Amino acid sequence: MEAEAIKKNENFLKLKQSLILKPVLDESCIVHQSLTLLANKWTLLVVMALMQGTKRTNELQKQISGVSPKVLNETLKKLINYGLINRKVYPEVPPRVEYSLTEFGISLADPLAALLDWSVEHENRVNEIYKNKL
Amino acid sequence: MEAEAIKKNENFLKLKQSLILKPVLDESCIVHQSLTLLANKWTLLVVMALMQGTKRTNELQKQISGVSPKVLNETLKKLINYGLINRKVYPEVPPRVEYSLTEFGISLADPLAALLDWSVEHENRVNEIYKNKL
DNA sequence: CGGTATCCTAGGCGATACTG
DNA sequence: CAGTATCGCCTAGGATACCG
Repeated sequence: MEAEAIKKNENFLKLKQSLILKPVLDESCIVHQSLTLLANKWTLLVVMALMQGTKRTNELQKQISGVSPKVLNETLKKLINYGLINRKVYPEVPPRVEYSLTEFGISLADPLAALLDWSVEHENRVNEIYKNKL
Repeated sequence: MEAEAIKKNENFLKLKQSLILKPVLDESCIVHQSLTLLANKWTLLVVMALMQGTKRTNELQKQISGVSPKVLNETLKKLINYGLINRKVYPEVPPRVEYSLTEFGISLADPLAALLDWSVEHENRVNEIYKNKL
């Protein structure tokens, strides 16, 4: 689609323009800082999973298969410290803990949606690279 | 801005809807695969730097201060294998090597622009978290 | 069920030194 | 200047076992 292509090019030029103002991408750069905090597979997958709504620990564990309980827990604690998610404990036996996004966490919907779109759009290519473990 | 808030909420709902279709975020999920390949600080910073245009190795080295030459090189090789960047060698002494984005690499402008926007919008908060090394 | 603690390994990453 | 090789640290992250 022509309009789509034009829009993409506009996005590219806009990004290029924004980045021109950032001659250095060192620690003082806010993008650098964001990436330091968030550029992690498990971290982003947990946030994504919670975009669907409130979930229990075990649900997250099952949905994001591949994470060990330990790493999942560390990731959740980190996200709580960041203020991106809430943790709610119900006084029951057996215990019941639910996680949900904060407003701050929900604000990640924009970048995550863009990533999801990109992934779907380039699905074949990404899968090819992934399989070849390049 | 009201319109802005509405748009953000729409993005959230849209993402939520898209994700509902993905009950499992395991290795077979394309988002999982994308994140496995790209969710890395240096990887994304290099791509971002190249959004500004073609650059020499040393330029990247200086601009993304904090990377060691070794890691920078490994990252560049990885990105070449992914087909995201080009490498051009000039037959000169001393050698001159330039890197640039491929079309595929340029397609990352959308998610990266969204991330940049998010970073700038939440700059204070991100910086606060970053400083406290949470 | 949710979380912690302990142990242990693979690999990310820095430092240094060397080739073309 | 660009890249490789070697060494070595150190932490992300898996496995297991144990408390509330």
